[in-house]
Amino acid sequence: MLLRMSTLLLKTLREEPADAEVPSHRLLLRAGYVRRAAPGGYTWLPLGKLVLDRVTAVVREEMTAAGGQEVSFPALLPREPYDVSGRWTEYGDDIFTLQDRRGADHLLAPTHEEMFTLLVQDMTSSYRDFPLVLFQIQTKFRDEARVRGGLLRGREFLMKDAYSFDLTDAGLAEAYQRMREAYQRVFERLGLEHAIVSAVSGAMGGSASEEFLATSEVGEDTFVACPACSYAANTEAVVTVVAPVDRGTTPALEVHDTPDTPTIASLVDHANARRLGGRADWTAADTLKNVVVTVHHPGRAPELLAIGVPGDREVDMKRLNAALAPATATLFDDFAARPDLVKGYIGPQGLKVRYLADPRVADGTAWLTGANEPGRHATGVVAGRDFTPDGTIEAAEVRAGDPCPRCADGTLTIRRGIEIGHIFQLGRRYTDAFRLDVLGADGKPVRPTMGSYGIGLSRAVAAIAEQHHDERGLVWPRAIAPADVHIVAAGKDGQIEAALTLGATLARAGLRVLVDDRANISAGVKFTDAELIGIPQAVVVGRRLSEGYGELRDRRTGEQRELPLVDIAGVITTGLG
RNA sequence: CGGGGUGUGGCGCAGCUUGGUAGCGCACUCGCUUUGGGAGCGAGGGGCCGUGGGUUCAAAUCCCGCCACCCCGACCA
Repeated sequence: MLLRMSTLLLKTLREEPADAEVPSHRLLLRAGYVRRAAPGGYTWLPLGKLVLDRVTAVVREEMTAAGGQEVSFPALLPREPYDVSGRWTEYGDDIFTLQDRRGADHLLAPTHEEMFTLLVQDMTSSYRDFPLVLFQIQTKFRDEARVRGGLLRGREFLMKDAYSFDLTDAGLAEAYQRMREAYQRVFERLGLEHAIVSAVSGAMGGSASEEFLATSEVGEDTFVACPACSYAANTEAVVTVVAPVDRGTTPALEVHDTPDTPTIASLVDHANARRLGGRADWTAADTLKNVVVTVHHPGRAPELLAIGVPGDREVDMKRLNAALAPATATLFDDFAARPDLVKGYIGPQGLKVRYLADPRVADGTAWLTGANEPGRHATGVVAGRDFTPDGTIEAAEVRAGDPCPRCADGTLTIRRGIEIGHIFQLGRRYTDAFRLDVLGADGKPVRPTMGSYGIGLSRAVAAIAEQHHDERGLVWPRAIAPADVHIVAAGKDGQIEAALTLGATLARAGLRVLVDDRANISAGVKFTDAELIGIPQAVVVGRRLSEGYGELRDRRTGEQRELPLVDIAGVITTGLG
């Protein structure tokens, strides 16, 4: 492959695009890989398309190697299958829907579980047809509430989705594991540093669920990792480690006047100033904060719920919602309607609503908390003695420094990542919905169980750009760079011709070559463009051309050395740099 | 959906407060010079100032609605 910049549809931008905030978005625009074409939609320019195709090729290879067979479904689908699965209404505003000329409802598929299930139902009838892994690489559509970061979150994006069909749970576990390993190889080859975090499977059901997060400070997902062991998890999935309770000294419950202490901070100050309960070392962690939320159960009346967490922690709405799924919660604020709930002074003792407590509120622990009367709090409120929660809930925020749930001595760090892959064991949700049965070896029907495995390909390109750039521009890993080598003709007589000749030689040797053969462009411009575009290696054909020498530059290290042009093909193909 | 910000040639911006018929840098075209780190000089082309309405003799500028984009949050995954 030989690309000539003199004819390539490429325009690098000298200035930062004003609308682009995250590095990948800025650089992909500036270096001429993509252009914004629609809200949440991007055009892939020639260089960008090459990169996207490289990423796609890696994924396709690994999926095929893992036993997957590639198919391709329409993106424009009728409503019926999504009615059967219930997702037409479940997805709600997040899917693009439209009607054809007869008024029949259609959608632009946000993902294709239904169609894969129907295909398998259509084409299989015997246990002999299993196990089966199918995948496709296709544009998905989602009417995102908020697009973000260019390619990071769009309304139209390229995704690889794969589905495994097995007859047994053991088979599903095996398929899942094989796919997990394939994903690790994919992201390894793409040069993406990532964490595999356990996720909550949420309303979709299913047991195992893991997300592959490319570490990046612009990522939308927060996860925790333990430096001491391999533990990594979504904050939603973190299980609180509870210190053993010392049951020796249980204080008596005392009610105190605590005027004007509606917040934890004001309460702690007051408690220390008045030596409540005979101590002056109160901290926020000694208080029990009780937050009232309205829980919205699908198809049922809303329910009031109080959540108890240590006062030094906020309720994390994401963790709360994950714990309540499929129900969702919103903060309750209509205290006028419930005089029994005294805002700022709520305590779990004698509460009239369902009460779920943080695991730290274990039996035998004593708390400073509200007395359910305006301006009054109570000390020595002991769990299991003065109140008994209706259960525990993982809703308190997770903080850096919290103990690791897996290993004894680690403390958690909080990091951010871009979700580039998600694998989970779907189970029989869709095979049940479509009553997909095949004949088993014993002549009885068997219902297959499914796994679902996705990779955001366009998002992966952005993630790679996030992880591989410097202040001068992109620095692509060789495996997915748009070319192997960028030949820069510095500009003087004969240099362009020499650069093209060298390019032809390298292309014949199997290298993918980009030649900057633009005339009347100063060398400085070509050098900065080359650095912006970020091809791993550059060859400068310039002032030592008459001696037969060129200059080999490594984009990543900045290293450069002069060597005879005739040797360059050998040096590059042997993979230096 | 809530909060904040921004919409002026391809890109980055000024002009708006105090209404008077649109400007700068880059990019683009032509000519000459230049040619190893974003070249110089000269001559050009390109904009219903996001959009709809209103006020006014006159609107990029003032008023109202809408739309889009960016950031934060909610949502999604």
